[in-house]
Amino acid sequence: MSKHNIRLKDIAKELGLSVPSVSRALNNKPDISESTKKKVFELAEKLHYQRNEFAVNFKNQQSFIIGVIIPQIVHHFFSNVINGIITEAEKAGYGIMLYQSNESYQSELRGVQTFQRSMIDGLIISLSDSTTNVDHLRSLQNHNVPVVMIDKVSNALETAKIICDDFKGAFEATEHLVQIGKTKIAHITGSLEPHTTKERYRGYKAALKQHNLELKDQFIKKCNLVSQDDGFNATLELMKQHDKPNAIFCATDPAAIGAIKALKKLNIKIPEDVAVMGFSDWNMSSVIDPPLSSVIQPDQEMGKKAVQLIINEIELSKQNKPVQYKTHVMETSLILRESTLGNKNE
Amino acid sequence: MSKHNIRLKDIAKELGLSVPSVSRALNNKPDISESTKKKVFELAEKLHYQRNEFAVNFKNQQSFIIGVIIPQIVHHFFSNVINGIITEAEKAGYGIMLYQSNESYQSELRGVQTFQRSMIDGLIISLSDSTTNVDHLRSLQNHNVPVVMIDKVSNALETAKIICDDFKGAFEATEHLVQIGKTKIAHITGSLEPHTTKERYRGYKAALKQHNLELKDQFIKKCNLVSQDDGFNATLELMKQHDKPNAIFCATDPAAIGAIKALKKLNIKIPEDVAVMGFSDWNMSSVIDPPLSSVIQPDQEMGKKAVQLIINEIELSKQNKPVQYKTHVMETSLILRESTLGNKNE
DNA sequence: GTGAAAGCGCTAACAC
DNA sequence: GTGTTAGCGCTTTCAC
Repeated sequence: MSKHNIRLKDIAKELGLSVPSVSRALNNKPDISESTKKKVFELAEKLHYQRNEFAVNFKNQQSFIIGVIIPQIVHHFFSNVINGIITEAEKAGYGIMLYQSNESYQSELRGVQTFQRSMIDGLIISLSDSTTNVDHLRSLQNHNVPVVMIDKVSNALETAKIICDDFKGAFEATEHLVQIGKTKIAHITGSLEPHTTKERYRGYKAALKQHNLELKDQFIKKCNLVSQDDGFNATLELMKQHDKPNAIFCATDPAAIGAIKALKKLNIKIPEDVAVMGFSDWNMSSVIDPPLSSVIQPDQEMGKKAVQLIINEIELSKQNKPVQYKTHVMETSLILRESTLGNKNE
Repeated sequence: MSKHNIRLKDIAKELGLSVPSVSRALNNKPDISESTKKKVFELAEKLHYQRNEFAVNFKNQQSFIIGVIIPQIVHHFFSNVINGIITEAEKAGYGIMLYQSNESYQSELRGVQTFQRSMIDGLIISLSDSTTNVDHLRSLQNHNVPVVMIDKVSNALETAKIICDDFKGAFEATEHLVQIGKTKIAHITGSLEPHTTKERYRGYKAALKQHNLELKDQFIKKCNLVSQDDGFNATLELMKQHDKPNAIFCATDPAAIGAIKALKKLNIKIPEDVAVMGFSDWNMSSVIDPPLSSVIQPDQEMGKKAVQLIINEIELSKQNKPVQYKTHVMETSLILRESTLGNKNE
């Protein structure tokens, strides 16, 4: 109910001290006597003194806030990235401001502007699919706000980048399909705009080549969002063809789930007739019947790494030291379930 | 690369004006001539002037940041709530700081402290299951930071509250099971600690009573987390009994998915032998086979409403006007799928 | 319409 | 060890 928050001045007046002395005491500075320190602490406690962080932030020109822009929160991969970011940031005493671009460049731009207003110390961003211009990020950098890109990155800007090895993940996924005896492997992919989808496509092609399998145009289905509906429709088309695949590697889990639904509708056995492989391991993937094999991305670890990098840059920037930008590639791993292995209990 | 951000002083010096005049011009104050206003705007533009928000926030003692604490981001309901919060906050020019408690009171406490450091203008919180003491929130209120509670609320604190009508949702869900001809309806519930679970249990009981169905102890399964595993095990136990239910209403969707998996393992037909109903409509619920009937909560709307309420309180608080705390109850609705309706195509 | 002066709360630099 | 002075960048009040 204390309408008026108490200030150092109030404590100083009550104890007959000067304001700086009270400040020194509360900040545990060396040049202050133990006795006054004790007095100050006790009174501060009693009055429920709370530092006015507006003043401190203003003085230091630092907010201890990291901005985070991602395309969609309601997305298994990104919620986990955010999870990792928050966990790691808290350890270092930083807070997280969150914004979602909804895959819109305009929205991403507004996010950056909102953040500038809040004077974030650094930005972690996963670009929207529609972002081609990165001037908004360059502007942040010019104002000494470090930027770290994660997952969906751009080469148009020099920053630290964190990606996972989409190429290798896709390669291994495709190779797994070969190893279970599949030779006619289709791929459902996206618009190839984001770097990630393109890399998965590259990995798929490389694995086919490695195992001397022909790359057939009619086995490649490009769709827009790589959503469940896209996967469903693409699979129906694939199975309508004369030359049918006996395995489908999908660039996303939702598409793979659509594929499974389509195959079930057509009464095609999974994985005996057609095996299905996804990418990203959404939590719904273990729920579908049959459970979906997929490629696990180190989502939380990517978030944590991003925080470590950005805090490092913030520190260096404060000291006017130069920063070296690296691209960090994180390893994926396969999670194998019944959509490729079959049910061993039956 | 302008190491040194430019200030009003710089513009003033260059134009031979005083600092306050430049300030007036940039803020479109009335008592400034059009000609100087124009000159100032042009130079500001040219120099890429950006207001130092640290100074402004300090002066106004306002951050335009709303803190949000929720138990878990990686949770369909909460990601959607956050989605609504961010969307609505952006409209009003507010940013969102996010923290997750992981259902831990200690963690929730740290979140509040982190937020105090960042001088949030208001807090939207969904309490952790383990929170019984609300002094940390009361402390915020005492420092003039409005608090709005959402979904998981406490009566120990006077604030605006947003909940959805869990009682009615559960009532209607249970009634739907009656309407499809089920008379022996089991309920899988939680520790009854959070208000929400308790209300769902109440709704279940009320619907049974309304339809003159007996409430049997052996049809009530209490579990800890109401997770998929919990639902799976509880269902196995239910179906092991002599007196078996022919419908199961689960307090959460994950539990319902566990229930479906258990029933399928036992080769029990859904919904002919046992119908299954969930609560919350997770995105995986439409993916499972058979697709799960559930209760839809207006998650995004709840988030938006929370932002409207908190901003209103922030405004009133600035003007030292009193706030009236209300509890807003939002309506749920049923989404009916094959786990209760059966497959009409077969 | 414009400038001079003051102050938001805190801390660093300088005296003594 | 402690007090005095000054300043972070901006806006508001009061002169003229």
